[in-house]
Amino acid sequence: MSEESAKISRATLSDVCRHTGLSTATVSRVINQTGNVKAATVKKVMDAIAQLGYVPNHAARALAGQRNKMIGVVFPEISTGFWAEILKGLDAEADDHQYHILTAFSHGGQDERELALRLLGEGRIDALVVMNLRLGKDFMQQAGRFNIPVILIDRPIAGLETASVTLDNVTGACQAMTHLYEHGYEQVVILAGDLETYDARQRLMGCKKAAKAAKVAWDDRLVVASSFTEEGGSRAIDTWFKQSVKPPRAIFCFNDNIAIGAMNALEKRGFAVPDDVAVIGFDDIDSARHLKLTTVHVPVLEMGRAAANAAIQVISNQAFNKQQVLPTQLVLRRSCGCLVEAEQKVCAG
Amino acid sequence: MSEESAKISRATLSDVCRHTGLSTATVSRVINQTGNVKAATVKKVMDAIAQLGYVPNHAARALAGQRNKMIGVVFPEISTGFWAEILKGLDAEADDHQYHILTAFSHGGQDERELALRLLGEGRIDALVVMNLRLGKDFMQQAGRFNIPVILIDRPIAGLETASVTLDNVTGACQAMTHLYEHGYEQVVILAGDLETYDARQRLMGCKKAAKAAKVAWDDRLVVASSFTEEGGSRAIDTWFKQSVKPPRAIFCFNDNIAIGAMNALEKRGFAVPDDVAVIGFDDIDSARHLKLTTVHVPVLEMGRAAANAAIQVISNQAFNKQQVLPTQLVLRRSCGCLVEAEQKVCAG
DNA sequence: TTGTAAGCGTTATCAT
DNA sequence: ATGATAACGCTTACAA
Repeated sequence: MSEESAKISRATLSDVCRHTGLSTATVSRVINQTGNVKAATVKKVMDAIAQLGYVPNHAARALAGQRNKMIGVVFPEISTGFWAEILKGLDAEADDHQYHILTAFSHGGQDERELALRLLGEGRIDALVVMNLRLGKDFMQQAGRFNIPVILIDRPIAGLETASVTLDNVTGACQAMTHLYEHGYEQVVILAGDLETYDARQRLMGCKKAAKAAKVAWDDRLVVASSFTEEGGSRAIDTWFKQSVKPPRAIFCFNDNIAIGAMNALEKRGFAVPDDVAVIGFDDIDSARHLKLTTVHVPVLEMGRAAANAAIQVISNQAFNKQQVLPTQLVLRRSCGCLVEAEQKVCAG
Repeated sequence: MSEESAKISRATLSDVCRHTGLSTATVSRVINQTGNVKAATVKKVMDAIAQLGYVPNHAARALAGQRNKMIGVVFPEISTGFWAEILKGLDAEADDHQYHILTAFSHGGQDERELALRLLGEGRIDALVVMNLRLGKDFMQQAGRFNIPVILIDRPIAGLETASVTLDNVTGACQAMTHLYEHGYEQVVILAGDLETYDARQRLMGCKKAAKAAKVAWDDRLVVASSFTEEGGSRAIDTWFKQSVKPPRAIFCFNDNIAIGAMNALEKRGFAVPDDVAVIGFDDIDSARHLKLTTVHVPVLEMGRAAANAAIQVISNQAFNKQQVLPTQLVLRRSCGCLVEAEQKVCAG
């Protein structure tokens, strides 16, 4: 209950001053390496700091200096492994620059717009990274009010010149389709996930591009929408078999979860991957490797790093690539029929 | 380069005062709901706040009020999916109490002791959650200096009465082994991961307990150490085959990665799971489900929630369960030979 | 090269 | 029920 807390109060700047006989200004200069301090003085201060175990108080710094050394990150509730890796990248990059990451997930039923806006208002972050799925132009405008840079991961917002880190969805999809065409499969069924999403639309463009290049006639009936889940994948396959007894010869799924669901459904019906059906996914989640699924690799960690880096650059007024597009890579495994063994090969994009 | 930033400075407390003609004290009272304010005044203030779009400045609050509404989390560099889920739990619980999570991963080559200590010193967190793998008693003592509660995830520290959220490793391992014994396999090989770790040692205790209960003679030679990785698992299998042409009839791995590596190695040698070898893992990562691996489920999200909850309780001086131990569950899938199909069953622990 | 002192935006203790 | 005002620990002109 009531613990006698022996308040060993932390050392403060003035403690260091007292200890060294110097002024706050000088000590502050040493700490922030603002130059114009005698080497001997620096040493004296450093020694005192070490001796007292002094660590600058963050709140005071933020209040006085208007900088938090903190980047906020708002994520929607999405597949675990994916954002975990992004976050890792964000944190790694932030850490390299002595920044911290403040997470804010929109857990079920919460509005991520409100979440983001509150975070911006509290003034505890210097920049905001948003994994933007539902947020639009109006949000960006509201956010602009706070004068805090916002970096978008995943897709830019049409008609707005916002900083963003995105994926080359078009080329990624094109690589996958081209690969299947090169296998000789002319009829490729596309399990396209949610066609309302930016990703799906971009990837579809990539597919069409590939078809054109391969001189394959485009057939809209081969595009099957679903949710971006395993269940979506298996349902899509079920739907297919309502109008055909034979499975498609090749399938390209707009994410790995769909692919996994589809493969399960196919196997349940006695069809083998890749012998009866070739399958390619998108994302390259952990399970893709385990299931030997050929897929389009997404450099998730790098997206995180790039986003944090962009944030830090804006904060410090440095020039940077405002609209960054990261490349994908086709990773060849067993499911497309290329490799019989577990080995994998990377097709540079 | 130089953007003309039209500094729309945020509204402050004094702006609200000016707008209402009230003092900072009164406005503060309204904001913090400290009572003793006329209803009419409250309304006046609320209106002004809404009108000005006022959001309390965090740094100032922290500085003046000594509370950050923030929980720091230090993680070592470990398998992605695992901590992602923990973090999700942490954030969910924190969010429920209007707290935020500040992440700090020890990226390669960084000392998490130092990381944690710095975080504690900066005074920007009200509590620290540590996924503690290498940290010991001395760390806890140093941390104690800062007078900030520390919650340990994953293992308690011997000889110290620290708040911790841990797993019932003993029962978990016991469940798995018992299940294999019930299958009739008397010789169960144990791929035990890194025996220096707390987890491995606890799980080994569980195994011995199961053996005793099943009246199976314990044989230390069946315990094979390795790293907690896929490679560790496949190497362990390779080692086995140096002294035997036949595979073990049953294997219990101390995590899923080891199990996956082991299964791969077995299949490469032409042995089938579960027909030739029964395999059980530990953790229940995503891939375990996909690979139909029977495994001991770890309630990762709940661990995160419990940790954040413990943190918040300590902060607010509420009584709580200091040493929390979460239960595991054996999840039956195909790899142990129980279920031929993809179905899974949960064995309550 | 170093020191002085005025904030930064709150909270909280006194008065009133 | 409300108002002054002193912290909180630091940064940063401006002086010296």
